[in-house]
Amino acid sequence: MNVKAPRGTNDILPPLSLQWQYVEKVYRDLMAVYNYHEARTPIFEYTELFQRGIGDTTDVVEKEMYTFTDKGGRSVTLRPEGTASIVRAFMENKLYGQSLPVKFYYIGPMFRYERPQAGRFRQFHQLGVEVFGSNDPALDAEVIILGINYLNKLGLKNLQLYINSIGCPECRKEYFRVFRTYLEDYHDVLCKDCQGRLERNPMRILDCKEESCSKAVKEAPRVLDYLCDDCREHFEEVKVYLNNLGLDYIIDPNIVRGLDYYTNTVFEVKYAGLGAQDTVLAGGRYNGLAEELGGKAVPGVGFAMGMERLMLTLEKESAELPGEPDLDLFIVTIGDKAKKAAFKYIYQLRNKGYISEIDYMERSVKSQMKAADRMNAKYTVILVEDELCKGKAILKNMQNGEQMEISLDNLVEEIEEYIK
RNA sequence: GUGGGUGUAGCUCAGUUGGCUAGAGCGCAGGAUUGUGGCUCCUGAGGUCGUGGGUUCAAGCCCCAUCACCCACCCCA
Repeated sequence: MNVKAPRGTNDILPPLSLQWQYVEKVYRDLMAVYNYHEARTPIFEYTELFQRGIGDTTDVVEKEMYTFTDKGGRSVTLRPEGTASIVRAFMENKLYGQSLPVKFYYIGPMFRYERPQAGRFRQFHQLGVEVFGSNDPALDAEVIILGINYLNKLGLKNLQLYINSIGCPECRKEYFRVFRTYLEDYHDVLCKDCQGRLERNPMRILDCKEESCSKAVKEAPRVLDYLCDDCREHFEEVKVYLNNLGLDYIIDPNIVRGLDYYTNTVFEVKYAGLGAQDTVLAGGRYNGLAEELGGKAVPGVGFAMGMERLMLTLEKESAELPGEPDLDLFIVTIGDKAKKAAFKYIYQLRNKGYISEIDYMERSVKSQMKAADRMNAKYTVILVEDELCKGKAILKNMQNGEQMEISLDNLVEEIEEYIK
């Protein structure tokens, strides 16, 4: 075996896959309660969608996309995130004509060409939501509480919510002017990346980890202090709704998010102890994205969370997760005729919903019992070829070791009686 | 893309200054119990020592390269 899974990809196998299914089910169930419904969009899109949506100057677009040319000569890209596609789908299907807001959720794989590390992979999975058509701060708060509500449902407690507002393009104009003026004195101190950002994307200097940059920025003016009246009011309202629910949060003026489409509210939910990649859930409002993609101006807000990080967090918290369920029963057979009969009975039992197994390895009785035990079978049925003619089989309770004779004629019914 | 660490059986890991047929525990298979699990005991299967070069009489061990994984940077979920 010399072919391995590509770097940064993972096989999700049992029992892990059962945990994934559980986590997804809790998600879907909660979404239904909040009246969010699933949107399934293509896993690849025309490259242009992400270039325009996420932003040409972002790291994701500049160096992390899986982009290739298809046989028709079109440039397509494996989606690096979910929002752009869903906005595209919303516009393309003219859903703005519906009663608003429209609430979606999604689950699926995303792709980014990066060096893997703890909590980060090249193919990873996100659970997300997107709400379109309203600028109501109540929706910002709803999306936040929905995310936290979900994480709590999974048993996570030690979470910290960080929020900020980065305003709209209007108030950012004034802010950028002040910010750039402030940074003029520090120009030479900034790292190369940030010197470039000064022109193209000044806000991202705020969350640069380079020591000289974070020093330079320490006393810098903050977006929060330059919000226009509407944006300030909007952020205040979001906070009112959060306070209303008694939700704890930290206002962190330095979270600005790495994707260009965010406006107003941005937030992150972190879990300490995950390592460097400690953001489990993140999102914000993106009122300009639809228009940026060439559609009408439709406001939106949403979040995304990383499945792999979520699973890491659940592990750290020792959250209760389901494993493979115990067997209801295992049919042990002695002899070929018994095996044939068992094959029929197990079909009937499975039809009734009992989780059941028989031996496929030509094992001895002892080994079949062992196998049954390994699978935590609650009962075993022992079918002996020589005794089929007597019309009897043995039913054994694996918990207390008791066994009894049951008749073959209505074997399934008799078993049902005892199993209940 | 950059830096550091690791790579020996299915899993977790030993392997002494390079020296004979590469080990343990767990797991798996069979048996002790000629038709019955969990405990115990016995036996067995299973290894290109990540891969490719090199040094050497001799390499799991030393050197180089490469790949993968882990961790961190950048960035992000």
